[in-house]
Amino acid sequence: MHAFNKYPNPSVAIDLVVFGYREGKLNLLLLNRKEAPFQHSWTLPGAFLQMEELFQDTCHRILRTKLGLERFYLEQLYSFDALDRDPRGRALSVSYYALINPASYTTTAGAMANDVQWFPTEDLPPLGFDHASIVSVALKRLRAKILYHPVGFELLEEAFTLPELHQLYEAVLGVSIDRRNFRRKILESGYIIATGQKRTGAKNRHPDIYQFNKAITPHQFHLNIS
Amino acid sequence: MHAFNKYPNPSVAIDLVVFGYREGKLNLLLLNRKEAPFQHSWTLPGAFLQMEELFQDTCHRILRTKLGLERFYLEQLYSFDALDRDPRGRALSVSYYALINPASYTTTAGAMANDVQWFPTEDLPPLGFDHASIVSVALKRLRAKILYHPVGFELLEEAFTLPELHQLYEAVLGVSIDRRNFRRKILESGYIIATGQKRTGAKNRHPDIYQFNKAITPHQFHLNIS
DNA sequence: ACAAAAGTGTTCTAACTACACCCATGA
DNA sequence: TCATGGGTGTAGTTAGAACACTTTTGT
Repeated sequence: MHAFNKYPNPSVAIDLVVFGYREGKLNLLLLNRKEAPFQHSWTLPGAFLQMEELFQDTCHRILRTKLGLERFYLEQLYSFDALDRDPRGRALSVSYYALINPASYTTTAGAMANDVQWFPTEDLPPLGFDHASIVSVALKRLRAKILYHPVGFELLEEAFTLPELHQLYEAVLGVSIDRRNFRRKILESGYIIATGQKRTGAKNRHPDIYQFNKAITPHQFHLNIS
Repeated sequence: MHAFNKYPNPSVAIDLVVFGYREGKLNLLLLNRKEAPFQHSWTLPGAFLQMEELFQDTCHRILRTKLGLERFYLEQLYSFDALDRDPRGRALSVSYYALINPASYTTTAGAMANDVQWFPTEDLPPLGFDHASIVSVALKRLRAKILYHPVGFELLEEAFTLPELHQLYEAVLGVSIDRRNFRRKILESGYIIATGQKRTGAKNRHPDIYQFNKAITPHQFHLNIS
C-alpha cells in the first residue's frame, strides 16, 4: 500500500452560493475578481480545497475572510466537472450554498470586503466560469427545500414577524401566497413560536414577533403552492 | 495565467451505488476487492477520476468493465470528504447512484465479473472505506425520489405489470401500500400506458402489461405514503 | 369447484383553496 | 378620522385513506 497522491489530480475548488435576504428580495453575494482568469468579472466566492481540509472548512475559510461570518446555514449543493470550466486547467467544483442574514454582520468587525457585493437574484451580472449554472442549481434547490424544511428562518433575524416571513417566501419562490393560508400552515407546523412581543415603530398595527422553535423535533411540513 | 495542477491535489474517486431489483427485493451491487486496502472486503464499485474524464465517463467506465452495461439511469448523489476515508491518502469521493434492471444483462456478453455480487439492501455485509454511509445516503435519496419522480421503471423491464410495480415500491420504501390507491395514483399520473397485452403463465388471473410512457412531459406526481 | 392473485368503486375524512371583515397604530 | 397593514374564520372543494367484492386463470 502506497500513497497515490503523486499522480496528477484535478484541482478541487469550493464555490459558495451565498443567499441573503435584503430589502424584500433574495440576494446573492458575488465577488469581483482581482486576478485572471475572469479579472474584473463577478463570480461566486470560492477557494481551492487544501490537502488536509474538509469541504466545510473551506466554506468557513471563505466566508470568514470575505465577511467575517462565523455561523451560517450551509449545505452541499452539487459537484461540477466540465473539462473547460476553468481555463487554468482541470478543476472540479464542489459547490455549497449558504443562507445568511445580511443585517447580522454588516455592523460587526471583519465586515464585508470591498470586492464583494450583494445582487438581487433576478438581476445578476454575467458570471465567470460556469457559475451561472451553479447559481441556477442553487436557486432550484433552495426553492424546493424551503417548501419542506424550515430554512427560511436562516435568512431572517432571530426575531421576525409573520408578514416578514410571508414576504420572504414570496420573494424566494417568486409567487404570491395567500396570507391567511400561509399563516395557518406555518403556525400549525410548530416551527415558530410567538414571543408575546410586538414589532413597534410602523405607523400601522404592530405585528407579533415570533422566533424559530429550536426545541422542535425535525419533521417535514408541506407548504403547497398552487 | 498559469496551470495550477502542479500543486498537490486530493485524489478523486467516483463511487457507484448500483441498485437493482431482484426477487422482490432491492439489491445493491458490491465488489470484492482484490487488493489492499480492504482486501477481500466488500465495497462499492469505483475508480479514480482521470485527469480529462467527466464524472459520468468514469461511471460508465466502471459499469462497462464490471457488468458490460451501457445504458442505465445515473444521478449524482453527494461528495464525501472525510480526511481518513481512504488509508492511502486524501481521497474525495464523488458518488453517483445507478438504477438498473439485473435481468437485462446477465445473459448478455460482458457479463458480471466474478468479483461482483448482488446483496439485498436489508442484508448488506460490512463495507470498506466509508461506503456504508454512502449507501445510507443513497437509500434515503432513492426513497425520496421515487415518491415524486418516475424512476421506479428504471429498475424493471420495459414491459411490466402493475402488481410488479406495486411490489417494487413496497420493497424500496419498506412499507405496505394499498393496492387500489397505488394503482389509481400511478395510472392518473399518466406515466404508464397499457399495452393491451397480458402477462401469461401464472395459474391465476393474468395481469395487464404496461409500459413507461416516454412521450409524457416530465412533471411531478405525489405518491403519498401514510 | 376451488385456490390464488388481479381488477374495480365508493364512502369517509382531512387538507387545501378561496375569500372578507375587523383591529391596532400613527399621522 | 383616516389610511395602512396585521390579524382572524368559514364554506366549498379536492385529494387521500380505508375498505370488499367480483373476475380470471390453472389445477
